[in-house]
Amino acid sequence: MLENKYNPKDFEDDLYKEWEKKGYFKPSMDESKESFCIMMPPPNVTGKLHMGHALDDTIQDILIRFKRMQGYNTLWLPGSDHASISTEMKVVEKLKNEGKDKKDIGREKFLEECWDWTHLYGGEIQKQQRKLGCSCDWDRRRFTLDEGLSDAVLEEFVNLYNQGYIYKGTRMVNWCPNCNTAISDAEVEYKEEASHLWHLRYKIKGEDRYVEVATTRPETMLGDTAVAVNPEDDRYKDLVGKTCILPIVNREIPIIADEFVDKEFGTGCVKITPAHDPNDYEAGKRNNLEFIEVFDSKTIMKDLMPEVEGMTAIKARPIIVERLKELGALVSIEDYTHNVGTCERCKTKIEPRISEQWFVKMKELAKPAIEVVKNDEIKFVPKRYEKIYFNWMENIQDWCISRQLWWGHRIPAYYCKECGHINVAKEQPEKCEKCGSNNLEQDPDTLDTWFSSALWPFSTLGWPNKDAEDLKVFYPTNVLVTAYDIIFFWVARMVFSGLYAMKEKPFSDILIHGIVRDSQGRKMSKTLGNGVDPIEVIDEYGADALRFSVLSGTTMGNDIRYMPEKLEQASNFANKIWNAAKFIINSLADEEKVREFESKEDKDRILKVEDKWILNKFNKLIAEVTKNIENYDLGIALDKIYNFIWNEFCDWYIEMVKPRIYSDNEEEKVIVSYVLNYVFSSSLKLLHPFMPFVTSKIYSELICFGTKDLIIAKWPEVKNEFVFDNEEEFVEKIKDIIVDVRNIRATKNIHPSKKSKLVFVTNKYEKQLKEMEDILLKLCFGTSLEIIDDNKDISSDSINIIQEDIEVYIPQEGLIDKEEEKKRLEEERKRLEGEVARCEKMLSNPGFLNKAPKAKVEQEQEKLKNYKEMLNKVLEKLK
RNA sequence: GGUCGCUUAGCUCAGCUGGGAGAGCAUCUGCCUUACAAGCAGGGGGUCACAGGUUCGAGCCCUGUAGCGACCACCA
Repeated sequence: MLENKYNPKDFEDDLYKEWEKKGYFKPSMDESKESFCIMMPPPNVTGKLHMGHALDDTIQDILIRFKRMQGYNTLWLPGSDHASISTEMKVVEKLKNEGKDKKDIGREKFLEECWDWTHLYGGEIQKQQRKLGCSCDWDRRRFTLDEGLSDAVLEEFVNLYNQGYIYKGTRMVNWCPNCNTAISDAEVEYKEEASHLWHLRYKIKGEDRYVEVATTRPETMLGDTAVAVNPEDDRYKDLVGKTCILPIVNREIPIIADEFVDKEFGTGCVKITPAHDPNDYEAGKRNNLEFIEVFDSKTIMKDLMPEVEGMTAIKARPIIVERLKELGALVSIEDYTHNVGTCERCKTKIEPRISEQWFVKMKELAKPAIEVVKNDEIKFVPKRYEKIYFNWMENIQDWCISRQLWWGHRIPAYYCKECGHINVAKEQPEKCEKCGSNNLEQDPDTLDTWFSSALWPFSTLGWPNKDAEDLKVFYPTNVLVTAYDIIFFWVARMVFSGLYAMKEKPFSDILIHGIVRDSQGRKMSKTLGNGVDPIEVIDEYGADALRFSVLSGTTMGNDIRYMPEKLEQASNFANKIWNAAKFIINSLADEEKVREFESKEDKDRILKVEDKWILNKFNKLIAEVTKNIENYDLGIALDKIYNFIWNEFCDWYIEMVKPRIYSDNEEEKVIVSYVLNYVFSSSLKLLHPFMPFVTSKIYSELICFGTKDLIIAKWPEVKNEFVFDNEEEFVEKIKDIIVDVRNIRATKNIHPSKKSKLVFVTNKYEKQLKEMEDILLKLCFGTSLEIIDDNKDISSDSINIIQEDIEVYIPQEGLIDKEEEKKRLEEERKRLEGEVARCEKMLSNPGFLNKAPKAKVEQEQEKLKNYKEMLNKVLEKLK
């Protein structure tokens, strides 16, 4: 039984438990069925569900539920990510609060702390995903640091290394002084910063001249090892080869020529600090310059200038500037805005820093990854996002994968303390493969978290065990669903990792959605405090409403604005369905007889015109919605279902069949019950992927022709026995007439209780009109219905409604103002004249007649004919 | 500097391969009609940013302009 009121809290949690208990989230593993698999992007293990997850998970759940109902062997595999940097930072913070330090407690103890933290705060998000209704197979859930996935990481690393794709090298990398580790290029966010440009001058040795340079970081001048000019720059040609004196430290540095210098910028002279700037680093290497570090990995100043030694670079800056000023080396300070790189995790300014790290050689790996998208083996939806992908892949730099962290997969490289050889193997070798020494020490660093998530589509299925059943059945997976902000971090890396390790693409489609913004269009963020907690929304409106609200009226790939009004709309809709269900259940006829009817073969003879109308419309809905979902047009699909249920089924069909339901005709009740039940329960099937809870709850109360569990019910298919285009056309006409009647009565302020006789004039639809007598009486506020084939004897004291092939007269017996009625007809005349003119204009255009498709021309001719007929009738009335 | 997106009703947004502008909310009018007042019925409201072009026909295709937004690159 359904409660009187719709209250999602009453049943959502229980329904979810039931689904899970019955094992409906698990793949059937039925070999005769095609498989369909989605890998859930693993959220941070200690993370909380935010609106972005809610959107991402909802989309995936819709696709999975849709395919499950279509009979596919469906797997949606969930899991979580160890999130090395952010977890490590939180644990470090926790230790700090306890007065402890990671180095003091040591690696082993620290990792214990991390696991404790993970177990304490982990798993929360899974509970939240359950509340949202995610139908993923929890028994297959994976964690990027679990045994299997760690094995996959080692396998991949060793393979890449052995084939020369991974190397260790000294490079300038992005260094986060706060996280105290190297990070990859993708993890650097550039932000505009208002700062200054300091103009300095260095005296040329042995001359009374200076070179002027500009810098945004004056403190780095202590580490300058050259000044560079463009070789083509005539102004400075004579300086090249000379040296100048670096102030403060009084070091003699060369003036060199290098192509990278832009003659137009500033003075055309650049100070070169090879240890602290990527461009200068390259220039330094090209020109064999010295690399002098000004400060260390935590930006603590070294001993180049005693007064600032031990300070942070930023504190040292004013002191150095002051000194330069004293020495006459400061020319000017100019306001200047420039972009500074910050750490994507902690927002600290990153420092370019020379250090020894592990890299993945990318150029060659990227090639096939570009190819599979170019040749459409992998499709981006919407397609425009492939440009972002190409742009990145085609300009890819080697990927720095080592992190100076402990929480993560430790790099499987073992250094021989005797001969220095690097042994790379999945397990620590007994002895050095080169010299045989057993004095080996493992690299202390761990791998970038994204290295393990890049393997997600196959590591979760059992790889590197190539015989794992899941791997055989589900790889390659079908669709990857994610927001556009993660294309580089994850999507791109999964593609080349999959192609490398599996020799096959990881998925066929990449479905990219936007991000959820707040009601003012701002990005939701912790610092702004404008985030919306999906769980609070679910508590207030239910999971179905939340799911509806993030998809209704949206386009895939565009950002979505969080609108609380949509939640109202959604819960009103759920309530509407609820009430419709109550009505249908209360009016159901004997179940056996309804079942009997379902198997009848001459339904065409028995069904009434309005039944055929809704059945035909529903057939079309099935076809459209199915296609929309297959094309990932989820917003369109949802809105079509919404409109059908509310505006066609509830507002029209239910109203139309009430006379039959309230009659004593048992046979009619059975027919109506059948149609109500078939159309409504099948509509619930279409809606189920979007709003799984309320649809399931209601569905099981209806007469079910298959399972009572909607989640595994068969997806509706178009039924040929329900194709009734003519009936649909007719009923649409009747609906127009009814709207006209209501409109006229509303404008004339006629109370619903005031009813009148109805006279229909037609020589085409007598039979159908007769069939709809009760409906017409009810919806047109009639006392009696007369159907005649000519309008000669109609009293002039009537409201006239003129439709194609049908006229309606509503005698008003002195109740209406004749002048007003005339005015109304005049307006109708104007409208029709406009229509006729429009058609005629079109049809008198030779270009249109010659070049437009025939069907279009015929369509317009038909319209013109009808409008003319209607217009003539109106003109007749106005005589 | 490069790339991409957006600009449609008061607000938030849909609008499929070009063929008579749509929804939700808001607003106005009338209804407690036995599923639903979280509702029913009816109405008002738009030079589809601007300027050109292609076409018989443009919200949709092309070019350009403006405003907003995002991403990539980065010159001290």
